[in-house]
Amino acid sequence: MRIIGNKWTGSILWHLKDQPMRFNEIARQLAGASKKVLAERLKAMEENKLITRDVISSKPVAVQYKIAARGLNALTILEELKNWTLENDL
Amino acid sequence: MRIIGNKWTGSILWHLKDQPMRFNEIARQLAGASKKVLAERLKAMEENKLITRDVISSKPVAVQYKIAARGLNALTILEELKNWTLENDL
DNA sequence: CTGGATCCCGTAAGATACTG
DNA sequence: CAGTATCTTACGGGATCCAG
Repeated sequence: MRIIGNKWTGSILWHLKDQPMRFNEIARQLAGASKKVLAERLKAMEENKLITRDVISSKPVAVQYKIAARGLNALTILEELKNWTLENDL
Repeated sequence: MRIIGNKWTGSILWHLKDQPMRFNEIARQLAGASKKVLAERLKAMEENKLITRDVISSKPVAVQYKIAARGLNALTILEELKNWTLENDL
């Protein structure tokens, strides 16, 4: 729960699942999450090796976030959790 | 996460998995959790239908907590989560 | 014995503004 | 563009005392 139980973590993984994305790109998808929270989560997720962070250009700064192997199977677990809630309550 | 992401919820399910237990019996197993927290969790878990609560005697009051169907498959998910953490980190 | 009532605290998370 | 800084709020959880 320390690793995947935080708010937005699942959504971030979901958006990164098919293609890598840049910071503001993710921010746009996650309307409702402030940049502060997003930066916080991304940092933690990188530390937990759920995603990787690559600076792909400076001037202007561009950073790319990509889902990692651990992030992919974490997502699998989260999907089961989602299915469970759908089957049971709301 | 609202339903199974709380602290102790998993442990409680684990202890109830094989046999029903009484309040203080659970309390003894969960050294570290105060009675307030335990009561809080049990109540929430009953509302979420993860467990059932039965008063089996008055004078002295005795209450039995039993795992419910939803609790059992929730436990399945939690085990997968645990396996995932074991495979990945610590 | 099974809880309920309070009080306290740490941390997640939101809002907003600012920066290299 | 990709964050940082600062402030504030909400809530889970712990400790302790009380009650039917």
